[in-house]
Amino acid sequence: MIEARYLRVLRAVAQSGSFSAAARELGCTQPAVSQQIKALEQAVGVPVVVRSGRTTRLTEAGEALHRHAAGILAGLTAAEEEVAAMAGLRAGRVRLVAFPSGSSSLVPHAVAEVRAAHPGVRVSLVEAEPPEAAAMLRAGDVEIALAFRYPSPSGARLGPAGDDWSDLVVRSLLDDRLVGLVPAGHPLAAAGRVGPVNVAELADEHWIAGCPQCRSHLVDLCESAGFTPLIEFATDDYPAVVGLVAAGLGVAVLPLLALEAVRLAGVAVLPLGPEACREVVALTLPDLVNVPAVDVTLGRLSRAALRISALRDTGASLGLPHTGA
Amino acid sequence: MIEARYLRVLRAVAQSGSFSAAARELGCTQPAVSQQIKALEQAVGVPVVVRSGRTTRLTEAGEALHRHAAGILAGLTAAEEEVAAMAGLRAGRVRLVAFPSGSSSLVPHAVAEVRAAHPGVRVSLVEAEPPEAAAMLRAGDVEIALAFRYPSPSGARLGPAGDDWSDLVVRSLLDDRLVGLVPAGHPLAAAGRVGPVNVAELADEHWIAGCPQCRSHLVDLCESAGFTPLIEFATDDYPAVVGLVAAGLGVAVLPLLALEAVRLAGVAVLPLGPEACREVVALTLPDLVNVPAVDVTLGRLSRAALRISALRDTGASLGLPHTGA
DNA sequence: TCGCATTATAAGGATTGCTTTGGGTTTCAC
DNA sequence: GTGAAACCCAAAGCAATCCTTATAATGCGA
Repeated sequence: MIEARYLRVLRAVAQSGSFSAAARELGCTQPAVSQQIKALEQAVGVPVVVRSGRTTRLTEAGEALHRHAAGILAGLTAAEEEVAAMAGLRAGRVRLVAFPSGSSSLVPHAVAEVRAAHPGVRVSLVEAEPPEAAAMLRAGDVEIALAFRYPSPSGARLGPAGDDWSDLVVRSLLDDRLVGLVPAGHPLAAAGRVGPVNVAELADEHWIAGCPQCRSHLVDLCESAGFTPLIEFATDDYPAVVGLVAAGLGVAVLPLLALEAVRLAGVAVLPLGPEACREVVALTLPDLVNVPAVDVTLGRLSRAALRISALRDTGASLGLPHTGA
Repeated sequence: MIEARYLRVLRAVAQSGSFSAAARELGCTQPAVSQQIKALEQAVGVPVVVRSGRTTRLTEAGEALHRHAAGILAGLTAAEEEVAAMAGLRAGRVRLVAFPSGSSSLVPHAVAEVRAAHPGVRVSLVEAEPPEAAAMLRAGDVEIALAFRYPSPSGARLGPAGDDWSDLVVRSLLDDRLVGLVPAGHPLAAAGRVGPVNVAELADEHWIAGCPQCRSHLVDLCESAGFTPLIEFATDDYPAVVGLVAAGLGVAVLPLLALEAVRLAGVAVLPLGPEACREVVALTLPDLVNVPAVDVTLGRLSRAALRISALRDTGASLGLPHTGA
C-alpha cells in the first residue's frame, strides 16, 4: 500500500537529486530517506530510483509515481488547507434551528457577532419548536438547536414533553421570565399596584395560549394555582396574541423573549412570580462542541443571552422590576 | 500530516456508517478504526465524525476530507496500478543501445521474443560504440547497453580503451570468434588447408581495420604475433570492409557476429586461433536488474546469444570448424 | 427489561520509523 | 595521486505507532 509519506520523500528525492539533499529538505536524516525509498520499492515491487555514481535518478516506475504524486499531494494539501480553514475559523458552516421567539432577539445578535468576527463562517437558521429541533439535531440536520424548557413539577429539568436531552450537550443561556398580558385598563393593571401578580387572580378570565409546550405549561401553572384555565384561542403567533388581548378577548401568559419584537399596544404587562419562567438553552451533540465554528457560535449565543439578561436586570427592558433570580 | 491510511478508514466509515462495519470492510478490528479516526482528528484539529445514538455521520470537515479522499485515493490506486503493470510486465520501457553489429543479429531475436511474450513492454534501440554506450547507460539514457571487449594482454577483462565497468553489471553473452578475411584466391585460402591460420602469416599484407577498439585490438594481436600491421583503410562499415578485401586492397580481421548480415562475395574466410576473440556483453546498472522489464530483456538477450553460439558450434554458420572453446 | 450491537478504553506485543554510528565509494581539488 | 568532502548503505538502539485482545459502558430494539 502506497502511503503519502512515501510520495513526499520520492518527490523530494526527485527534486533535489540526492537522498541527503532530500533529507535536508524534509527535515530528517539521510537514512530515513533511504529507508522510506526502500519501503516504497518494497510496496510497489520495483525499484524507483537508480543510482549511478553520485547522481540519483528515477526509474520509469519512479517517474510514473512522481507524475501521480503531483496530483495526489496537491489533493492532500488542498484537503489539509480546507480543513485547516475550518479549524482556524476562516471557513465553516453552522446550521441553527431556533424556536420562533428565539430567532427574533437572541439569535440575530449572536449570528451578527459571529459573522463580524469570522466572515468565513456561514451561519444558517431555520425555525422549529423544541421537540422537532432536538430531532433535527439528532438527525444531523443542524449543529445547534435553540430550545427551551419549563421547570417540571418534580423539579427535574428534562426536555419538554418527555423529550430526554441526556444524550445532548445542554448549554443554559438565560432564564426567560413569563409575564401576564391583560387588556389596557384591566383592574390588575391599576397604577398603584406593586409586586408580582398571582395567576390565581386571573382564574376567571378567558385565556389565549401559545405553542403546545407553552399551553401545557400554562395549564400546569394554573392548576398549581388551583384552577383550570379556560383556553379559547391558541396560536404561536405572538403579535396575534397581543392583538387578541388588546381586543379584550382574553388574557395570556407569554415569555418576555417573545415580546421583545412585538409592539405592545392596548395591553398591560403584569409581572408574575419567579416560579413563572422558562429556561432557554442551546443544544448540540457532544462531538460538535469540539468543532470551532460550533463552539464560537455557542459562545456568542451565551454572550447575547448575558446581554439580554443584563438589560432586564437594569430594568431597561419593558420597564419591569428586577427578576431577582 | 494527513496519511492515505486515514482517508481509507474515513471512506470506509462514511460508506458503512459505523466503525464496526468499516473495520469489517477493511479487514481489521474495530478499535483500530477508532484509533485511526482519532489520529486523523488530531492531525487536522477538528472532529470528522459525529455520533448521535447508533448512527455515525461525518462533520463538515469530515465531508470535506471525504470529498477530497475520492480523488486522492483514486490517484493512489491509479499509481499503484500503473506501477503494478510494470512489475507484472504488462507495461514498461527498455531502452537499448547496441554496437552496430550487435543490432543486426543478437538484438532482433531478443527484442522480438520480449515483444511476443510481453506486448506491453516497449523496447527501443539506438546504436553506439561501447564507450559511448556505457556513457549513455551511466547518464540514464538507456537501461541496457550491448558492448564488447577484447581480452587485454594482462588477462584482466576491463571495458575497452580504459573504460572501467566495475560499477556496472556485466552479463557475458557470448564469445565472438574473430576470423581473417582475404581475397578469394589468396594462397592461405587454398583448399587443402586445415586448422587455424596464424596472424603472423599475414604480416606482409595491407590491412583494413574496423572501429577504433577493433583497430586497437588488431594492433595488439599482430604485435603479439611479432609484427605491426600496415593499416591502410579504417571503417566500421562491415560491408565496405568485405568489399575492400574482395577488391584485393588488403586483408582484415572481423568478428563473426559482424559478418552474419554481410554477403561474403569474393572473399575467403580464414579461421584464427582461439585467442582471437571478443566477448560480447550486456551492461546495465545494478539497480536496474531488479526492474522486471530490464531483467526479462537481459534474459532474452542471453537466450539469443546461446542460440547463436549453438548454431556456430554445430557448424551451421559460415561452414567453419567448431570453436571448441 | 433483557439481549444484541456498537463504541471507548486499557494493556500487551509486534512492527515500524527515526536517529546515531561506522564504513565504503565517488568526486573534486590541490 | 593523494586528501578532503559528499554521498550512500548497514547495523544498532530507542521511541513512537499500530494492531490486537479483553473489558467496560452505552444505545437500541424486542
